[in-house]
Amino acid sequence: MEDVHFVEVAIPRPLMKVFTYRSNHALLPGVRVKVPFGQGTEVGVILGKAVPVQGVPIKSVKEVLDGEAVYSSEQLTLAQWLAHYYVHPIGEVLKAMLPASQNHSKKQYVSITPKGRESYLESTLAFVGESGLAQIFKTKNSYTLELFKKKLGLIESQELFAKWQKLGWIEVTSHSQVKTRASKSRIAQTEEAGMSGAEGAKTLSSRQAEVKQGISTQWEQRDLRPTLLFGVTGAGKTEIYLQLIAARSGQVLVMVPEIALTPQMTMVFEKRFPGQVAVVHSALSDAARWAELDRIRRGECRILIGPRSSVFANFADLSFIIVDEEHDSSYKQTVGLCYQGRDTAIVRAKQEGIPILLGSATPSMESWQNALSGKFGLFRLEERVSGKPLPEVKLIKVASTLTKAMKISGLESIESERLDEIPISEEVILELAENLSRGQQSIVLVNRRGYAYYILDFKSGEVIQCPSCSISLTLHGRSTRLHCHYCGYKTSVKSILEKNPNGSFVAIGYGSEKAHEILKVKFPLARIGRLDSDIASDRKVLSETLNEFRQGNLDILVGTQILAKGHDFPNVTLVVLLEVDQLLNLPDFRAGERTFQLLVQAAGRAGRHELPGRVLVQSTKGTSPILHAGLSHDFPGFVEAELVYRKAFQYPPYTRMIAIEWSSTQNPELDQMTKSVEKWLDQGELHFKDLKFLGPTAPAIEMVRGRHRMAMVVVGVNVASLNRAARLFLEDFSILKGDLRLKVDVDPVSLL
DNA sequence: TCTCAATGTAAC
DNA sequence: TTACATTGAGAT
Repeated sequence: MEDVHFVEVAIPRPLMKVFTYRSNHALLPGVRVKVPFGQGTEVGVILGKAVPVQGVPIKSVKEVLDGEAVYSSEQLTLAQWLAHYYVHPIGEVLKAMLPASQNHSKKQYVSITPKGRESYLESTLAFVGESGLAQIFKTKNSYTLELFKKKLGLIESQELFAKWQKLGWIEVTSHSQVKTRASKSRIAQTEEAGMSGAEGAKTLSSRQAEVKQGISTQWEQRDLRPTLLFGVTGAGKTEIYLQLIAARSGQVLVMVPEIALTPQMTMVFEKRFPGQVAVVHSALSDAARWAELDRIRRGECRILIGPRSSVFANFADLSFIIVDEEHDSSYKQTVGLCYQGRDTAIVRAKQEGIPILLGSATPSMESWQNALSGKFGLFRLEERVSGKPLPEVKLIKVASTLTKAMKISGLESIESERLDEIPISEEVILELAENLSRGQQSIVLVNRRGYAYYILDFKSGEVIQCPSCSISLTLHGRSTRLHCHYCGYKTSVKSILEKNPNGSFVAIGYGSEKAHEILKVKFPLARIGRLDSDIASDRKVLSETLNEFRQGNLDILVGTQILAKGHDFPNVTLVVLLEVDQLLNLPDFRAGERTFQLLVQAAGRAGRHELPGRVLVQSTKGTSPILHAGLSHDFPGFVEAELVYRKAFQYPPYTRMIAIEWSSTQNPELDQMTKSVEKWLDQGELHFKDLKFLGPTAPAIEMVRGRHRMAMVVVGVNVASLNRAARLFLEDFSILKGDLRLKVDVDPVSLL
């Protein structure tokens, strides 16, 4: 044991290399170590054995942080793929794979587990050292890592540390007693919800049963291609998920878009598999999140439901992955490690040799293309379980002038002075009124939050913009405040008026908040709720509002996209979509796809049960083929047209893209960088005959958070070639001066 | 000559 | 990215 070993260590720095260290012990991959790095010290992760290179001075590992690997070999393999495919330093990838608590916390705690307590109580002297364990934890359940090591040092050797950890008698966490507290509260939760008995499986429709059988058969035949389940909204995909899960042994990862992670949604799984479900979502505290993931790591429960980052989880025995709403753009991370959660899941499934199921009513062009080419298996569910037809969708064409400007007079603003000129058409109001009188529920979806879109000084023609982003500020809080939806900057209308005493401001357009107000005035007796991300940031309010609506205590729910995702409201018969044009008009090649998805998802909320549903889409366009396809729920028709367009313009899925963006607070610095990129392109392009370089150009939103941006898009068919180009670029621009920053985004979702 | 902040650079 | 060394302008 005391020989010299050389190990390869990943360091969390933006450096595209790994480092070699000397160690007195053989260290397994996935173990974290404290190492001297540069002038200071860093926590790195062992990747494997290293062959020392001549001429490079090699330092020694300072301290071994873990008794056993914190990264499983599956996680390490995945990390290597992520680092390579997304052109990102392996050390930073590994850091991104752990929940934040492990990264940020300085203090680590060693605590005794219930298992550890039992062990030494049962047989105090069975092993040498058990008495030591008892002695250390006689008075307290946990110590800081330092204190524990000191105590341990007095009693026995450090080796016991690793041994105890391996046996699960003690554990190192970033919080004292995280585990006991968290697991208790979860059990309590489950009991409170009255879920002592498992709910039985529902009977599948013949088509559902057929599909389920087909999928199982595919896997039984060792056909482990990813499976795409294309099922219209309300076709009962979830029940198929549940039954496929029930039929398998081992653990299951269920990925869902963050926005869909509502208590109601997770309840379905918890009812079917009581006590076996762990859930992670963004509102969880670090400690709670860690506790959930720990239950999965230890194999204490079978199912993990979580958003994109859950694809990184350490499973005791992962045997199956489901990605619900596969097309959802929230699977793509857009800062730091810009990974696609769905794609990462596909790769993970392949690496681990397990099946993966992707489900959607509006599959992404990428997945659909893969299904067409036979790379994915495809199953279709084209009828609703209820047997009821899909809701009737009607286009209501309005003149664009409906988006009236409303004057802001002093601090008193808008108010209901001209509600006869509201931006909601008469027909929509009429339908809502009818639905109200029938005692049925309605959803009004506005594709934008806030009160008004922006405010404009009509004397100077100037729009009030965010000081650090090149987008307009949105009016909130009954037009008293202005928010930037990009950086979160907030200011008051009052201060804007004070700064521009001669200005004559009008508010243009409207958002969910305003729509809510208008409807309250129009229907004074109706119970109207609002739900958008402003409100949903408070998770409690989110679930309360959803509950109220579900229980029929609200007649109309006004909100943003958040309402379109996956909810099942039995009594909703009318869905109104306002402001879809704005989404359709985005200067982005995925605008059509997104609009279609929104239309279908929203329509899917109507008439899910006994009552037939109706959908109204208010638009200034009468001719858009995308709206038409959406209106007839015609996904195949939409894809066909969309794919023709994508092919003609050489867009994904026919090509792949890597967006490279550089930014700086200083414009001259940015220009200089742009010039050298242009020079680089002139000299280097011959190396990449199969690639196209678009740009550099300033993105549509030129400045974000006070940083000016420039971007270049590399387009090509060959993934390896694209990857090589990005790597070469990073190599040639690895040293950036000033506060220049570089971002490489592989398979970007948006080019804005 | 000293001090502090801006700028540069290597990292095993 | 980080921690430091180097540089340079102003302060003592």
